[in-house]
Amino acid sequence: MSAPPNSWQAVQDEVLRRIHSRDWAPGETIPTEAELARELGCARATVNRALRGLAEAGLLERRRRAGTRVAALPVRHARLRIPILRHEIEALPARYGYELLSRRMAAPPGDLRAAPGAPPGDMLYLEAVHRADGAAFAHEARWLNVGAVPAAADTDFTALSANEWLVRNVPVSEGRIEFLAEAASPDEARLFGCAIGTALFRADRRTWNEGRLITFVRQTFRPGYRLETRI
Amino acid sequence: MSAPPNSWQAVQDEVLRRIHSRDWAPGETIPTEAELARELGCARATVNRALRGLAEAGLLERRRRAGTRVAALPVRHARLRIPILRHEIEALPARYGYELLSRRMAAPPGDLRAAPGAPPGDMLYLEAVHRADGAAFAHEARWLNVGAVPAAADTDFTALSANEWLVRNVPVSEGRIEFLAEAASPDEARLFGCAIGTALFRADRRTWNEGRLITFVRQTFRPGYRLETRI
DNA sequence: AAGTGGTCTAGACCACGTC
DNA sequence: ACGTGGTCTAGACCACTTT
Repeated sequence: MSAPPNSWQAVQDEVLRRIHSRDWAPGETIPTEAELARELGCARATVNRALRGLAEAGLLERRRRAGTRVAALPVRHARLRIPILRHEIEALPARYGYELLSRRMAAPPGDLRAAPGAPPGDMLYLEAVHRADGAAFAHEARWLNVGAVPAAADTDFTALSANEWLVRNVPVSEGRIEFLAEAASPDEARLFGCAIGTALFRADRRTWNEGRLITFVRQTFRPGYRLETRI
Repeated sequence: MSAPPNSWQAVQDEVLRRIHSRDWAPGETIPTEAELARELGCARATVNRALRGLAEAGLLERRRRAGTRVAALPVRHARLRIPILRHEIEALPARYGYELLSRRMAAPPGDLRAAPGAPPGDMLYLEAVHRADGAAFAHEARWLNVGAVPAAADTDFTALSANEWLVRNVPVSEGRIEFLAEAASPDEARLFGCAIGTALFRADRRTWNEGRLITFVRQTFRPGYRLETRI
């Protein structure tokens, strides 16, 4: 439980202790790296590693020349794992099932066409269900830019989900996700065996690589689904 | 756009390039730190910094003695900012409003009482609304462990939300958040001016400090709310 | 037993932003 | 201008885990 006396973690713990004890109050400037290194009897690089971590966590604010201050209102960050659905279902645990419902080239809706890096013409539309022990777990509606991912045109996605195929085959430089709640459509209600209008958890994800839109996917989860994360 | 030739970022970019180009295939073991340092003409510490970052991002898997491998199925991570609601509303932008609806000591529900680190007796129950330009933006129902946070007993929370008060005054070592969709209750429907049963986005959060439960809060957002994040 | 990553050190130079 | 954090180096020792 206790780190070696001169480790960067020990330094981090000590700094955290001083913050929590209000020894260093929010907004206050703390000693410089050199001073802390002298006081704690370690190298400056060690202090730097410790403080850098706390700055990334939002607890400290660092600026050259101005020094390091305790954040007045620490913005908490949570780290969200984005597993592929197969892994999430197998971890339940449950037997994973996948079924492709639709695959065709089509014109994407206007808001998607207006997205940065979107192609001018048609995109590949894929619709699929992910099942847990046979029951629908998540519905997936995806638009795929075959211009940016030519290999996708030769893949039928009946055996391997686009979800997993993309993770394995396409590098992604940037992504944006939105989580929201929405009422079940008639199709979704049928799929999940729930009433029309039932509140469903949804994730809209867009990913880009080098400025080109790769895919937009809307995943809708079965009633009762919860997305968990830790701070 | 281009980092100095011997920076850890340049090393990271080069490694990323080799991964994306399949020069180093998924699952494959890549050269050791020492070899890369020699090849790229920099110190091993620089390589270490670069690879450590990629390992934290889930793109590499590192183990002593076994070496470093390209992750076969990179688990994507998104970084979720958890702002206090006042900041989120002011960033809309909108005028922030806060109203305390209820404040009383009461027995928490059974599942909360059974949570690890929960106190044996009553907890402080707080119910509040956060408003954006006068309209309800989020409803908040909170249980607060006054045993772990004695100062809360002397705070009335009519001016400052518990949300913000806690961030300013109580250190938190651990937290867990669940996001889900749920149908609007009659009270929520009245508050948000929507139909009963409307799909609402909800966040259940529990925080601990040194093993003691600090607070449990359920925040329910107005219809149409979206939680955004980037990969 | 041996090789790999994990870390610490002491020193140095530099970029940046504040003074 | 100058002080602070950001980073790189060369070397060293150690922890872990696989061979």
